[in-house]
Amino acid sequence: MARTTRSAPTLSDVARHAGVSLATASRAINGSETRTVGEELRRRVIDSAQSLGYAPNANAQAMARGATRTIGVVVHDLTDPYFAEIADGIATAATEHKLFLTLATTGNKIEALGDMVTALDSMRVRAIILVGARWNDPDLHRGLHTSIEQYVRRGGRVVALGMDFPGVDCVHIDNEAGASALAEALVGRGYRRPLLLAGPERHSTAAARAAGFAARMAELGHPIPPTHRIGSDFTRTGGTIGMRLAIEAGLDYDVVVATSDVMALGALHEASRSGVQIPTDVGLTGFGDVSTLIDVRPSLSTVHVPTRQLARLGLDLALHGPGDGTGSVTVEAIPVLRDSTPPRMGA
Amino acid sequence: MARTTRSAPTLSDVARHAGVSLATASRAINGSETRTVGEELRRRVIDSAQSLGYAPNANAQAMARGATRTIGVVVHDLTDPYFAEIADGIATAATEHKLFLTLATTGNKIEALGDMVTALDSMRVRAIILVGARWNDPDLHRGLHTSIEQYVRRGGRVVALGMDFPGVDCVHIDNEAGASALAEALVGRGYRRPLLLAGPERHSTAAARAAGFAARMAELGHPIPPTHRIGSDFTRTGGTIGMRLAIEAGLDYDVVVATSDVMALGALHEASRSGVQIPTDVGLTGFGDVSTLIDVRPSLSTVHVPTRQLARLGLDLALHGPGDGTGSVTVEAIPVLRDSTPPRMGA
DNA sequence: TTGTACGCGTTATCAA
DNA sequence: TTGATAACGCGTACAA
Repeated sequence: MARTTRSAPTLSDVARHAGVSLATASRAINGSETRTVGEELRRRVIDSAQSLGYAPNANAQAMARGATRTIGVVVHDLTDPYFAEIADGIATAATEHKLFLTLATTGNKIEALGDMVTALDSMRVRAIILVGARWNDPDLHRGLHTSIEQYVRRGGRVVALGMDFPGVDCVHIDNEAGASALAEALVGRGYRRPLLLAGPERHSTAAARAAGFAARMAELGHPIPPTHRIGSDFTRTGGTIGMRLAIEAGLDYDVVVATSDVMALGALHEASRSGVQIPTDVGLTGFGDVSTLIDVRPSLSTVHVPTRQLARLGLDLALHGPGDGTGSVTVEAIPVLRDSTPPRMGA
Repeated sequence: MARTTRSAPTLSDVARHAGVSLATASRAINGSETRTVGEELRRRVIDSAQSLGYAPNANAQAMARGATRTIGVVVHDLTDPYFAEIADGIATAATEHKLFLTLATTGNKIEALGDMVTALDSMRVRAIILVGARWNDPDLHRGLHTSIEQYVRRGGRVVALGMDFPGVDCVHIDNEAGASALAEALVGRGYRRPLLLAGPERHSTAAARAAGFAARMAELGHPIPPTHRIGSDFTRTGGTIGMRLAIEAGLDYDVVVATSDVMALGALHEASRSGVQIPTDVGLTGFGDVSTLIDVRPSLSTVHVPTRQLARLGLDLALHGPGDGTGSVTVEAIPVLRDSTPPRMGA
């Protein structure tokens, strides 16, 4: 029964099988704005397609129509729950729009970002969504800018999530305000001497969070001395290392403020390894509020970033935004205090 | 300077600009197996491409070549760290092969799986990797089978990761053996009366793990009574609910054995909420050993599943496997006991 | 409502 | 080594 054809049946095959013209078959199967097909023929065509096991060739359609139904997404690392949540959000939103996702991960090679954009450009994806942070390093993103520029010039749309990028629509996370609010909240609970695990200086997100926090602390009369501001990787290991440095240096602090949740986890790990009790001895906060960490004990105080909303806004912008950078929006980041930062007595 | 062309320059444009034929331009840029291009012209063409901002149209290439450089991946939910790890593994492996990934998530609608396969089929992806579990429900996968069959008939390759699927190459996880070994290890630490959070009966993975565990426990002289085997969703919430049921029923047990890590987390949450101390009162185990959970306290005893290897094998199989189901391989799942199951005294 | 014929951007076959 | 030219599978003006 089952034909063991090695190559796919085409629309012509279907048309022939149904005894209609190619055009009619096309209209019957994929519909048409202007034309309509008689019920009789329509059925015949659909039946033929069914029995031949016809599946339209999306590449051919893309050529003929001049547009694909896929959007490109570039994330750093799906292993990081923060990115995973966003990617998942975009994927779900895309499915609702009957769009598909081609996804690329940069991993360690941020400098490959430009090449990924170019590749997605080649695929003529409807839009490209860049997720992550920007490195304030001119060299690192040199290729990226020209890649984006070329893509945009042909009418491509680029959206950046959680990173500011001149000339493209961004969904900005208000990291400064969130960190600032966190500072207030912590002071409100009696914390005075934070240890800031600031992450890499050139990492735009980490920098914004660190800056927002430090600024507000200073305003509140508790400036953070340089000694209490440690730069390390924006990863769990970075948190571990930062914490270790602080402990080895014998610093004095009442709360560890990490610029990301996973960094906070690393710090938590190192603290418990070194006999520093959290939250008894010192408090701990993260940033991001990734849902996977809901089971960490003590429950982690952090700043909530609405990844779901971020993803949805991003896709909307990618589809309907102006595409020239004027469509940028900002989502709020709101502190949420949990058990890792219990109220402190005294001053 | 920058032309504000609205549509992309084509290879013809490049050829004209370089003063060569279309064929030569093609060979110069994308190379050719059989032909080679003179250095002089080659340079001219490449320069022209550069200055015009030419990016090859992958869709057109796919048509002409009859093959794409992308592979399709279908996962259930990127929010689940287990899937995220696998997806990330596939993505990195794909990048090494200069392949791209188009990714689809089924979310709640497992019945949509067939449609996703068909869609990926339309895109003429090189191969499709299905990640997840199979539901032993004939209706649920009805469409899926025919979708796969059609795709395979045209020469498409399908690989299943962590799920057995007749007729396609699988990377099988030896859940039974892993669960069996876990049973032994637990008994070795003095546990005798497990509470099995078995997950859904029809969920192939959950079922295999539950079966493997129960069988070995019985062999070791500690059969699990039906009362101590609770079926609930294969999610964190499922773990929470299962645990609650057990507590409400006032069951007696010395270790909670969940069929997945996230279920174990749910159970942990409910236990602490209800005043059941883990691991003091009872032990707890999961399954999967997802790396994100490294910071859960007490550290979770579980069964390690090598997701990285799973992903790599999967892609290899997708690219070079026989594609008829005879290429299936199995990866081991090995118990790793941590603090959530300390040795128990006495019987 | 249906059919004819051209174009989408590329690769590959065949001559030159 | 280079250049015409025919596919590849489909959408869609245009004509009937």
